[in-house]
Amino acid sequence: MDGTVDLAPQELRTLVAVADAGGFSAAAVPLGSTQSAVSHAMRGIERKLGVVLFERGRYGARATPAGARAVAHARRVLRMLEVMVTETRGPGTGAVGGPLRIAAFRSAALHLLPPVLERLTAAHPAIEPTVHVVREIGPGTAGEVAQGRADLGIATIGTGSPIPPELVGDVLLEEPYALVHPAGHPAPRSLPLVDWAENCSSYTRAWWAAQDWIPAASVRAEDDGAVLSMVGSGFGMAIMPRLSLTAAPSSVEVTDLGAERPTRTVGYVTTPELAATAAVRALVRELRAGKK
Amino acid sequence: MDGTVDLAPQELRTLVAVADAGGFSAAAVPLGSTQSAVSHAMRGIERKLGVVLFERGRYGARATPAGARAVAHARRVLRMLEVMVTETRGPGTGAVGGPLRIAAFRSAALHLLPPVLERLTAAHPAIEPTVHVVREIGPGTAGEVAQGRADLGIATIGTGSPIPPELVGDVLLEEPYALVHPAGHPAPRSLPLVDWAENCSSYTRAWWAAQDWIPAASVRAEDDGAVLSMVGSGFGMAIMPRLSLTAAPSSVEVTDLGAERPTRTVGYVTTPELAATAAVRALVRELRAGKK
DNA sequence: CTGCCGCTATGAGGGCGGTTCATGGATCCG
DNA sequence: CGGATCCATGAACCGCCCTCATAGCGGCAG
Repeated sequence: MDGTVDLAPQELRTLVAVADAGGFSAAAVPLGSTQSAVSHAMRGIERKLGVVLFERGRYGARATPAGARAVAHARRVLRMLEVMVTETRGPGTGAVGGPLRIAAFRSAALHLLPPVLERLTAAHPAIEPTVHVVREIGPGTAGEVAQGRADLGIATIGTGSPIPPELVGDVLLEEPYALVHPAGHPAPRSLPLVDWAENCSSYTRAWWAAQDWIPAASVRAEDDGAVLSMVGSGFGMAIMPRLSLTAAPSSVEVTDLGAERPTRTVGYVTTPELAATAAVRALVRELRAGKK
Repeated sequence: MDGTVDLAPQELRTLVAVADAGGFSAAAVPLGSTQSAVSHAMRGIERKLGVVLFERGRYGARATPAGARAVAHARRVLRMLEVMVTETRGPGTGAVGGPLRIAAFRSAALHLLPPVLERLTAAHPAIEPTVHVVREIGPGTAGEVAQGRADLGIATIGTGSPIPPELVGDVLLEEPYALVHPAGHPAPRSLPLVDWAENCSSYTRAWWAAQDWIPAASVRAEDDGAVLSMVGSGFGMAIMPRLSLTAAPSSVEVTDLGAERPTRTVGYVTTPELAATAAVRALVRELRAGKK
């Protein structure tokens, strides 16, 4: 039915833009083009591939399963082309540079990455890292990487969320959870437990099961920062990972949970093709250096 | 100096063709194009990248260091585009297919791969594997993979030849060397030692150093198959890895070298971006299944 | 030195593909 | 039903890439 199929970079960009914008008309704007061109291009792409990639309708365009795969691949190919350009220009050894897109959940972005990026940019001034804060729920940071929206993700890794088979990565650290409560409170265990959506309860469930007490009530907050501020205001107590407790205000008190405390595993994830690039490798090196 | 640089697939193919053919005129043939088109295209590519990629002369065209990097990247990007097409069409789960280029050294191609490919093609009839036999000297099979000429390589892995940092891979098996000599020969140790270029002596050097005898003479043969046939004809004896001794004729006798015998490590190597593809993962799974 | 024979470079012209413009068709909404 | 907002489609346009023809360059043989 076909020999060698050529998908031009412009076509790949169209694919991505349509997926991002959710429609042909909307996609034309960031492409600096017109709705008609997008429509023609998409027709051509679908004809070349022999697959329907988007369902069109009154609402716009939604990716079919095949379309979603195509978009994820398109993002990666476009990124590879970018990498090809920067690595062809740069003399290979020595200075590495170019953009580096990092996806991280909130506490990692705030407390784990800064020193790492400090060292990275000191060693390679030409690298331009951007950090994208992503909720670690659903596909999470690994999803961002798999979809080609980020070059590297800082993710929580566990039996419930292993490194996806089409990605590569490694463990960076295993951090303990600790009890945090208002400083000087006479009976912290009587306070309601504050939790937040991102906190994967699977890490702490086993620990709770072994305890001989359960919290009086449970409250939900937006993110770990909000939890910490609520605890600091005396509204409750919480079980939080150490990263979220870095730079905790003096109005809270942190107490270790002992030998049986729950822990969570933090690692990095990257797309296999980017693991080979100089910039990603430099970042991974610095991440590991901070492992200690 | 530039915004977003577009390198069309046709331009990438031109890049690769010139590198392979060693000149613009010669490259035009496989491209089904003309020398002029190649020249124009190359000028455009170099202008876009702002780098000279090939040194031209009356001999043809030789890649500069930047050119070599560009070509290696181009091969990979083209392969990714191919993968994108096949994986967009295929329903993801279930049938995987498409071409799968394997580079292997001789004994692996003859004795390690057949059963693996047997199982692979049985499980996935749509996969079309091709095996490329490569001398495991110099860059070897890993070089083929790094240059984008193969999707996966079977390589010997050791301290002298670790997995290159820009590639990924794993160890498959550690196989012992054994002494092989003409069947029924009264004094095999008096025969000359037959060796071949591909045999990395570093594996056996330590073992020889611990022996209290050295061979009377040393002869070189073309490859391990030739060595085996020479031994079978009574011309000498040899120290060979087990893979090379699979299906050895009855005219030779194999004797184990005991607990202190030398060994070599055999593994696979693949480009990071291909490690994510369904076809490569299926092959790796079968390779590991044969590990036992 | 000169004619010849490999290369690549370059300029002019033509064809094809992608873009635009204008318009039509479908669907939802008030 | 008119309006709004999508996508589809066809014709005209424009630019890019390719081809053809030719020039330039450097050896090599006589």
